[in-house]
Amino acid sequence: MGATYGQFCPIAKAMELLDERWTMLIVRELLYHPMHFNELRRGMPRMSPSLLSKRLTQLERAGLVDRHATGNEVEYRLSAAGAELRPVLEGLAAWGVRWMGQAGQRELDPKLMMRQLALFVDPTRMPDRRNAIEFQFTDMPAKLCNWWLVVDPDGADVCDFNPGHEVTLTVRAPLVALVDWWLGNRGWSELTGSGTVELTGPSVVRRGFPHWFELPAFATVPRADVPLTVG
Amino acid sequence: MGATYGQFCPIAKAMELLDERWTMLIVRELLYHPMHFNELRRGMPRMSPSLLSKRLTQLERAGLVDRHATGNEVEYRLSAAGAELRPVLEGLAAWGVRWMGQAGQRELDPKLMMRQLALFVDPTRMPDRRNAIEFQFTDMPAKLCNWWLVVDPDGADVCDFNPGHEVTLTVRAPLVALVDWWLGNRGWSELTGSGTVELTGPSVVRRGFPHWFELPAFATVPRADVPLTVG
DNA sequence: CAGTATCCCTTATGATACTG
DNA sequence: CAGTATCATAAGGGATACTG
Repeated sequence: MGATYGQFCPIAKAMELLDERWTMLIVRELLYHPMHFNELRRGMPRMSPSLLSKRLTQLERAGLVDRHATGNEVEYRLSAAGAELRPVLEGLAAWGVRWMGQAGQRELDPKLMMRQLALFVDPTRMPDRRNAIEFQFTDMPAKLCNWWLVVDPDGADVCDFNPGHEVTLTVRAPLVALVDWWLGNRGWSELTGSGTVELTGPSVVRRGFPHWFELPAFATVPRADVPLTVG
Repeated sequence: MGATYGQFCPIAKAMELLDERWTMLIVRELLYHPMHFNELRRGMPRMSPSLLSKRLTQLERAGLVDRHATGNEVEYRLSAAGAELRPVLEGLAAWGVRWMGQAGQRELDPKLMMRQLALFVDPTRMPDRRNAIEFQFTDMPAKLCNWWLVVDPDGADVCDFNPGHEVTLTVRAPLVALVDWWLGNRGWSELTGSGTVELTGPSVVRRGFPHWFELPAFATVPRADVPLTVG
């Protein structure tokens, strides 16, 4: 735990636990589903492994996170206390999406975007048992342009190389547009209608794409008329 | 603003602003009502004035706080964006009171307790136009034992010396019991019934006391069966 | 009332490499 | 996969005194 505030106020007590850097993001990840160490790292690529390890120890000691070892694998889950932070995190997400404006250029990380798609894709809504979707991000440097999302009934994987499967659909767009769609800043039909997003594939598949994903709940939160300007 | 996370996730964006030490407590204070610099200091006695000044500047730049100068007085208010953090703070308070267990001995600050009483007392519910309530905290060192809450229609003041007004009611109790009542950990009738809290004054006044205050909303949140153990 | 000015010092954190 | 080990720097923050 971090430093104390010396106040009996429950907000102060809660923040003693939660206001350390990265802590809320770890909770966010584990609200998606239980995860292994390296899966958590993928969700927070800018966090060093030693710091992640330290935070997980702190959160386990505090009782927010349970560590389940099976063999030499370790799975991290939220405890009951941790899981009850969900409404707080949802409130924060709604506030953030409403007031924190457009995603800044600097936050655009294609790997994180692809990871969200993989986390929230629903295989049962897709046309085939095994689907490969190719993404071409037109606003990224060459090395970060091409990605593939491979989905089968057991889950989804992300590759930055052609996995060799037949491609069900190709999505060509600036990453910034895809992120804006994901966050709910812009609608899908607006993006395809204007040509910002180009889809290549059978028309049934093209029309189906935006419905394959469980969009985050905050996507429908109304935006502030005058969002905060990013520092 | 603190360091960035480099993620477009709205929780990450929100926490870049909000996860710095003391920030949420400042928002909490300003959710009570607009305040001057020194009034904020009273709500966060362990924060140095330079740090408070720095945080206020950050929050103003971020657009969460508005600074209103009149003459040489400065009032801090929440902006619309700041005010919309209320549900988040309420969620945090509910979570904190539910999971963070009893107030630790170290968090017991009589001055902060008296300040809460002054902030949330409702003069219209009290018997006289001017009321003085004396508090005797039996578990505090001599210097911190005796306090007076003086309430008139314009507001309430706290003294650590006898203000000279006629005393309407005397409350004699361990501070820890009063805090527990305030947080909703223990009921008032339980505390008076067991003799933990002793009231001296006319019976009408004694019975009225617990209703003079607007108890915090989180006081009614059910507690966890097994709260987290404080680090 | 509303802050500044210093000063010191711990600690937090990022980066990187390595292990079983 | 699941972490440790090491290191150096920067920043954060507490305490205190002082100003207009």
